[in-house]
Amino acid sequence: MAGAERGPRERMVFSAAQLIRRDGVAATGMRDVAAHARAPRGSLRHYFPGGKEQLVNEAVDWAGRYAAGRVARFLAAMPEPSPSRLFAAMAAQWIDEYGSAGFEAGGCPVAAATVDCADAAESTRAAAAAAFARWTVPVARALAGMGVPEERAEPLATLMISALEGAILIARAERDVRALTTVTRELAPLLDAATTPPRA
Amino acid sequence: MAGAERGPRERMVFSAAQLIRRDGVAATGMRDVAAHARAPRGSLRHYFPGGKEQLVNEAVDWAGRYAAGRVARFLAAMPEPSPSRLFAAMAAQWIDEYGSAGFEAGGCPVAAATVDCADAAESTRAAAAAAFARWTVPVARALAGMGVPEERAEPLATLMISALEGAILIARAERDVRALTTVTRELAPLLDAATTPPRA
DNA sequence: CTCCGTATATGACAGTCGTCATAATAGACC
DNA sequence: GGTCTATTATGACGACTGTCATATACGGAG
Repeated sequence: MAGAERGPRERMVFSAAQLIRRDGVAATGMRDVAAHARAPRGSLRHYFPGGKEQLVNEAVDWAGRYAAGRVARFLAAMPEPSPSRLFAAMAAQWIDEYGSAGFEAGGCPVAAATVDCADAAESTRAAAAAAFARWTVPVARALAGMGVPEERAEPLATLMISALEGAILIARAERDVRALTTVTRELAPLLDAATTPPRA
Repeated sequence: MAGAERGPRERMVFSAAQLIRRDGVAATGMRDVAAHARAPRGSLRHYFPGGKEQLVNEAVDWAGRYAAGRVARFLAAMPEPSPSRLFAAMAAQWIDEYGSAGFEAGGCPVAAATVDCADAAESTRAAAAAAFARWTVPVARALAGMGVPEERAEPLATLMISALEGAILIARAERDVRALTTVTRELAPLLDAATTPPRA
């Protein structure tokens, strides 16, 4: 999650995502977001007239697009693509970050928004659902491109993202990447076995 | 999650877990907990001198014990146990609740506590890790009892819980149990295939 | 220079939070 | 009855929060 040096508006959305994934939505104040983004506090109302809800939704949106973009980059960088290798790349992003920078940066912003506002702010819930969808589609498409039958591509993508999100959660709680490495290893045979259709 | 009619103290812990899993830790006020538990507000300080942190930790603890107890009950009620059937029972608990009572009750309290305080309150993070551990152990033991090799039992249990937690997250965001049913179906062959040791 | 829309600054507002101090009540035991 | 402890009641405190109203600076167009 490199910080692009764009305008103050984009910086605030980016900072919001970072703070949300670390502290949760409720614990992230708008003043904190402005400070973290080195943006003037007076601009908050100007760029986000919808208030905190709009800011959070845009942060979730950003996270979903970011995740989708990562999938595309993983694919492009993979000489011999396979489902298990794609999942390993997705998990490695978290394993590497936790290993090098520690666990302080937190987990997934979409997960945090879901936990914090799924039953409070309907628009944020919808944003989270959209983010998951935007993340699932490219994964499913990638699987299909690797020889996974069309009707199994999306279910398997959902399984991958579920397992990844859950493992991130456990890893954060344990302050240990064990869950992430375990899930990567245990899921691999199932994922690769799907590339050969049963009818073959 | 039936509400046992015990003393006010237990009721408050139980209510805290319920409110936390719905609104998150930060959005759950102590006044709300007392009101939800029909307990006097003045008792909060008396039973939980450690303040909100202690109350949250006990709620997380309760949730971990509850999850472990459910696993035992699932096993006892299963005529022909198998790993996939155990996972299906665990997922069905959520599918049934979402299907009958809707999504308003929220998700997993342990997940909520992890997302909300993993980087803020060290003791709560430890409580969440302990809860996950207390949940993983009986699952792993159950798998071993079904013929899963000892060294694969715990990794598979971690995979199961990861996939379940992630699917709960996605289901809440989408307000659709699709992720839960999908994960149950897709994970089944992998789980059952583990019951026969490769060396056979 | 004037004008004007974008952008920023600043402070106040009402509300809620966790915490605490204080005091009243209830019930058991001597 | 008196006494002690466990429990409950109540109100206040300071520190936040998101929101908003208002005022200032910038920077091109006329």
